[in-house]
Amino acid sequence: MRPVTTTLTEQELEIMKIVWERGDSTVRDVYETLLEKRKVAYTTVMTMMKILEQKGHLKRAGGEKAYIYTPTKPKQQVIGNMVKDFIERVFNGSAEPLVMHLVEAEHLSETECKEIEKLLRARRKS
Amino acid sequence: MRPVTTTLTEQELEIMKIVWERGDSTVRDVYETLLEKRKVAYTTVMTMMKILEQKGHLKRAGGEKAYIYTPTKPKQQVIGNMVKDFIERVFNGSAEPLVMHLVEAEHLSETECKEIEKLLRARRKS
DNA sequence: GGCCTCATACTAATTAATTAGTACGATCCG
DNA sequence: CGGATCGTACTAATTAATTAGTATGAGGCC
Repeated sequence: MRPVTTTLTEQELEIMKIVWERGDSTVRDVYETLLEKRKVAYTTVMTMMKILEQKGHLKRAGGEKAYIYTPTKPKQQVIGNMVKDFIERVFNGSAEPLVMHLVEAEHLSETECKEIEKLLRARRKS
Repeated sequence: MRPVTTTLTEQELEIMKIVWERGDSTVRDVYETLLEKRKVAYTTVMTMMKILEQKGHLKRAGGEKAYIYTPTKPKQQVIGNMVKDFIERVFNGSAEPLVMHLVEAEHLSETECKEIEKLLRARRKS
């Protein structure tokens, strides 16, 4: 059995972001937050969240009225895994070419560059 | 009409990498290269390459015997777009948190860090 | 009690990705 | 010539993602 996929699809991630942000949430909570961004059906959100539960990203517990969903893993960890997967897939596992791309494509502002240099120096000393 | 997706799926990327590496290739060329890594049917590769052609990533021209496929866009550009999409999707468009992840998750070796610092300094001066 | 709202479960339609089989024409080789 | 090989087109099966409709039940409100 292959290790349960840790990578989230676009829509799944969208929902997870909301739950991480809000903390424990019902389907309705997420539904309403999501509605602010785009049109979507309540049952669609429910289905997605059920899938996220099956995939082990959310767990649910019966609240007073509706189920309450909670993230099982911290955002940092999941995003970190997505980054790792991406690097694996696109850059064969080596992170440096990715940074090269970022720097070269001017994705980073002046300030960000400085910030990163600071980070690097800090790490060097540890 | 939405802009033609520039992001490649896992298997599509795998094939594109081979074609970028080899340059102009027939289905058989790619098939054989791919076989070194994993079992796959000839027709599977053909189908994938046809799809890549439809998506505008490859163009084909009739060679002596078999069609010859050529990348339409340089690797740098396509990968660059994939990076951009990823940042958009995962980090809401801001690259810095990504680099943070990289540095913190120890994805980067000592040497790579130094390399990156050098890059940043170089950019700063430009 | 009966209806309205909300939540859930079940079903389902559509689309894309992935993988590969089959049929058929061209060509090459003995 | 006649089969073996190669390449292509067409077909198709499976799986996952995405979206949402329908049925049904529980609780409240009039």
